[in-house]
Amino acid sequence: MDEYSTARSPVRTIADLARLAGVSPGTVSRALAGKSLVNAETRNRIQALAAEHSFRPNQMASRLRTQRTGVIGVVVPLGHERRQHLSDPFFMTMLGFLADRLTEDGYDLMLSRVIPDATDWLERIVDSGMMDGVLLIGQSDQFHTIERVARRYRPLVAWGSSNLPGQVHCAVGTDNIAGGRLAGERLIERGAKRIAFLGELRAPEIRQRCEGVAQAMAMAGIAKPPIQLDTHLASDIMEQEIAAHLDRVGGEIDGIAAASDVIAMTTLRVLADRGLRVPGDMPVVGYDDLPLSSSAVPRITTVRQDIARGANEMVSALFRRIAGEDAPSVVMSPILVERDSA
Amino acid sequence: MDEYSTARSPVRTIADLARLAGVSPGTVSRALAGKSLVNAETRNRIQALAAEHSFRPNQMASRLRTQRTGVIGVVVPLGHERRQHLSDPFFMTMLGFLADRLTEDGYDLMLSRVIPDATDWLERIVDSGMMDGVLLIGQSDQFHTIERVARRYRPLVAWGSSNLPGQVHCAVGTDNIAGGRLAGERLIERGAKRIAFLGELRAPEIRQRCEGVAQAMAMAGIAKPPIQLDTHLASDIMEQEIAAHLDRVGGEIDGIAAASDVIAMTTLRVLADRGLRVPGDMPVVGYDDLPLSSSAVPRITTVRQDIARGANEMVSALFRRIAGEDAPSVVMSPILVERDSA
DNA sequence: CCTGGCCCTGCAATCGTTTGCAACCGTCCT
DNA sequence: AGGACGGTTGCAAACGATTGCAGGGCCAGG
Repeated sequence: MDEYSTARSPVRTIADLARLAGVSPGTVSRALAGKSLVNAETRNRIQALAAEHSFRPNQMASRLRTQRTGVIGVVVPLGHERRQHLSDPFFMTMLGFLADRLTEDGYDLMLSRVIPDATDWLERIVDSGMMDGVLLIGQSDQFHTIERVARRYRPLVAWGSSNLPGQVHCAVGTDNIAGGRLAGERLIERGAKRIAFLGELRAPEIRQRCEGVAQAMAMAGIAKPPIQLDTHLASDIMEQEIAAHLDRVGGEIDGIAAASDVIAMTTLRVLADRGLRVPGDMPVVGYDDLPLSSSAVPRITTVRQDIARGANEMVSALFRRIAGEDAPSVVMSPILVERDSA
Repeated sequence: MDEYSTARSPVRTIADLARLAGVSPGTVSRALAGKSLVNAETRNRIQALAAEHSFRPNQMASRLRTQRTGVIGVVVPLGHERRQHLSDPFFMTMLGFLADRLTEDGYDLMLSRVIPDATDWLERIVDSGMMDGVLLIGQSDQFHTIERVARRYRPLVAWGSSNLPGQVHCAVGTDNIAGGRLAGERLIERGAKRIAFLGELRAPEIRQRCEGVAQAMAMAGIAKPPIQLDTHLASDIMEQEIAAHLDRVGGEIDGIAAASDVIAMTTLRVLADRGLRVPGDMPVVGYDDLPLSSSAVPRITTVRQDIARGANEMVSALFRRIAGEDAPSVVMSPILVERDSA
């Protein structure tokens, strides 16, 4: 009944436990680590004692000694967007999968939401000595910073594009140009000729998606490129932005490629306000295939990125790099998920 | 030749830097900490040298010595739900605000997504010696575990209910009974008499919301309590669950109180599939007031929890507790956000 | 010229765990 | 019986930064 009693726990260190067990600290350490060097009986006795006093070795000391932290940093660079960005469902879904996989492999996850105003934001993270490796969710507009650090710090893997000119850092992502092309082709099939791209181009992934749309249009013999309209991901102003865009150029377009599902969903909302029917009056295709895209009304046709697999690839690549091996970038193929919005 | 080309910095420790600067390690430590005990000129020289070699003191060592980690653990207990839960927008929004506030105050954030199968999951976290304090997002069905740990570990604050019988642990949350009542009253105003509550009751917050709905109905003189229908938050099965519920009891109800906005949004989707108009045929009210609730079609009438304020209150309470002061639970009042779904 | 006092700086212990090396014990072989 | 050997355990040196305390200059006052 008081197996968890707070009664007295004078046993804070491995030395306390050693005294109690009548052995040396070294032996306790080995016993708790389950090393075979200690006599099985001694080991069991010590482990039982540790359990009884609910003793856990001090991580800080252990990590200092072993030079291994067991912590992976997950960094979300917000770039220019100072608004609450972390709640973006894409990041969060990714984060969920990363957390799963890392936990499974015995690592802890340290989350940093960074606004890269100081130029050394990344070195400050990697040089803190607090983590065994770093995962970047998105490259934002920080290509050069990432490159600079990656050149000397191996255990670093980013989500995003891997074919940027001169890129040395390891990235996992989908082929955003192909994805954009899928979106463009779908809209064109639906009869669109004047396509708007909703998203802003500072992040390379987004830029490539827009490029893909342009390619699809060119291949279909449409002379004019897509109309690109800056749209932030910060959800509280996104709706107004989109509304403004549509009020301005709404008459000139007959199809919308959104840079993300969240943008697509908000666009649906704005279109509904204006009495436009989707896809009848205006087909819309999203990007990501987040859960929300299939429960929107209408269901969103979107370009699927396999986030679960992406997270796994990132972690695998990171582990290989931590182990000193080399791990190349990986680019996955997006597929079109055909639903009702286009 | 690579002794010339490789400008790799051999300055990894404070001792290296000390040698370079011609002073003792102690002085370097003091200089980097900006202590006034060191001569201003010496201090500047050392800081410049540190910057030049981009030296950062080893955190592990520092933390071991100072017994202060600068890390706050943010723990999401998943209870019975083994499915991908971390992507739940509510958690994520909360997490975003927590990350903002903690970063601002110079703390790092360690994220743990925990499935409480071992009974000592929480002690394993708080006793790891890795964090200065712990924030729990949600109590799940782990009331007793939280209580047990809270009795001896002070820097622990949970999001959720604070009026549970015998509760000693500090919690920040909204008045879920009042919130449920708001939802119920709204539905009743809209003419509903047979109200369904979509959500499952193992987490105390949710249970209280349902209770609030029941109270509202009782106060309006409706004899029968709400029809409670288990609905998980895991989004990939939620839609089927809701569809099954509606197919089974859809005819008997004329109003829906959802336990969360995500559930509400999915419900909208399912109702649309069945050709039911919202709010005309079936008013629906959500809970949380997440961004998505205002971009759904139709816009979701929902009970607002001020997540930003909640996050701040949690962190403030935690800091007070870390400082050794006492911090009571706080309960905030929810308000009804009137939109189009009810 | 001596001494007290004020700044700085260096010394060395400390945080708690891990681990290479050496010591020890009992057994078995020759 | 002596020595070798395998299996356990203890010893003490790390890991790298922090900090109380002591000591060394230097200046001013007596």
